[in-house]
Amino acid sequence: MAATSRSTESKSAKTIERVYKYVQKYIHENALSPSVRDICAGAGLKSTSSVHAYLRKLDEMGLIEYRPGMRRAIILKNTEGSEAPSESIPADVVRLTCLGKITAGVPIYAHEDESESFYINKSIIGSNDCFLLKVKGTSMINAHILDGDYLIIRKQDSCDEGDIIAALIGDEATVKRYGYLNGQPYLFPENELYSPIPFNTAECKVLGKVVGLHRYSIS
Amino acid sequence: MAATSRSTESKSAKTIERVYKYVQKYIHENALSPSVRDICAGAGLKSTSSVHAYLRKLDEMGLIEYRPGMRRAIILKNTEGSEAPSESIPADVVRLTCLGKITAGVPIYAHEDESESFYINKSIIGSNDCFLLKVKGTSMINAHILDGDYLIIRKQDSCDEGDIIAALIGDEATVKRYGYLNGQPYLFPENELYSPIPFNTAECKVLGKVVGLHRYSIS
DNA sequence: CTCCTTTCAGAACAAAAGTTTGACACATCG
DNA sequence: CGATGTGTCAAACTTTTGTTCTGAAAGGAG
Repeated sequence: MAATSRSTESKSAKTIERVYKYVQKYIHENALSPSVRDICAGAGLKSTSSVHAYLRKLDEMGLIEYRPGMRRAIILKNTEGSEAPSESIPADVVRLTCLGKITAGVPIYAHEDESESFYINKSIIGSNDCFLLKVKGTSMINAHILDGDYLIIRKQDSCDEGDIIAALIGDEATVKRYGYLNGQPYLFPENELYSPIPFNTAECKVLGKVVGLHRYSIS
Repeated sequence: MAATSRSTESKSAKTIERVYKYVQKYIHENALSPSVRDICAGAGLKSTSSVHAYLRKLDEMGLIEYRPGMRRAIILKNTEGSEAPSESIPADVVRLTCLGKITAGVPIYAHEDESESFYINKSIIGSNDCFLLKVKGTSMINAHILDGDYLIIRKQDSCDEGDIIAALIGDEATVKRYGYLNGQPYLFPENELYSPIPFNTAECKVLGKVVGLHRYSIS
């Protein structure tokens, strides 16, 4: 009985470490768990039963998770570089930063505030080439775009009739609806208090189309 | 012939995306690849051969790696190298999932849809005990809340006059403005076509206050 | 040297999971 | 209307892989 504890710690320790190392290596390299027979070859053992015993021991030691019956189901339970960190941003989520404020009469500022950035699913906005602008003013109130809203703008050079777009008029940025009046292109505010602005290509430039809106001041 | 390209993209696209999503989800959750039969159950297919075909297609599309014969050997071949998308969610960002649709006359569904969840900064909404509801109907159009908008609701039992809240009337959920009429509490729609609803504590229950709004259908 | 314990090997077994086949439903096209 | 193709399903079939069993080699202890 006294000899039991000594031998289990001494002789097998080497092999068990080799097995563990190999499992680590395999998962690291192949991003999938090795089979028992893989480990046989990799750790220099010729018997599946031996490997089986070691895997069980490693499970008891808490180093791996070895679910009975499941194929290639070893997962490393280490604190280190495991394959599934608690939570990370899915690949289809993109972070947008607010570039500045947009209105009739205010130019775009380079991002003034770190805290004004949001995470948005790519699939929702259809592209990851987007940016954020904060609305100043009420010129689009009839389109239900309010002062303080954040607009998600998908970058594009042109637009269709009826699109709500962000545009540069001279060096001022605004959000308006694009349309035609008497065959001429105009930028229409959605507020009776403002007048349509002729869209002439010399001074005007389409920044992008409004594809989303975030509002955090509800009243 | 002309229709070929369309049909191959349309009908199977839904299912293949469902399969892909499930594989992603499974691997994320369990850190090991699902079996074909797992995917059957998870993606609503009843035949292993269908799944098999989809997996092959996904392999061809370069989205996954599917080695023939190997058990549980699907690995995601994401655009960004491996499993770790370098960037992780900052501590002050919380993920909200859409619980269902809210309107005059429709109960809350608890449908879990991957695509309908957003990441939002805690600091913006002031709390992490929030949830998401999708607006159905136009009863709050004068408050610039439209059909299809996603509302961020901060859970709370009571509210102040003037707050826009999500409330349960009987077993129907709606969003309305809370206020008083002749000393009695009412839920006010913001649309002339609807009438205020008396708020009696026997049938009505405050779910929470609307603190944010996301809109992805701009028109 | 014999007994005992530990460890490994080889084989056999059982179950899980990948693969294939054929059939049916449905739509599209000529 | 029939021909073709696609998507799905059900049921086999095959392979891989986890598990167990028995026995043999190795090394100490008495």
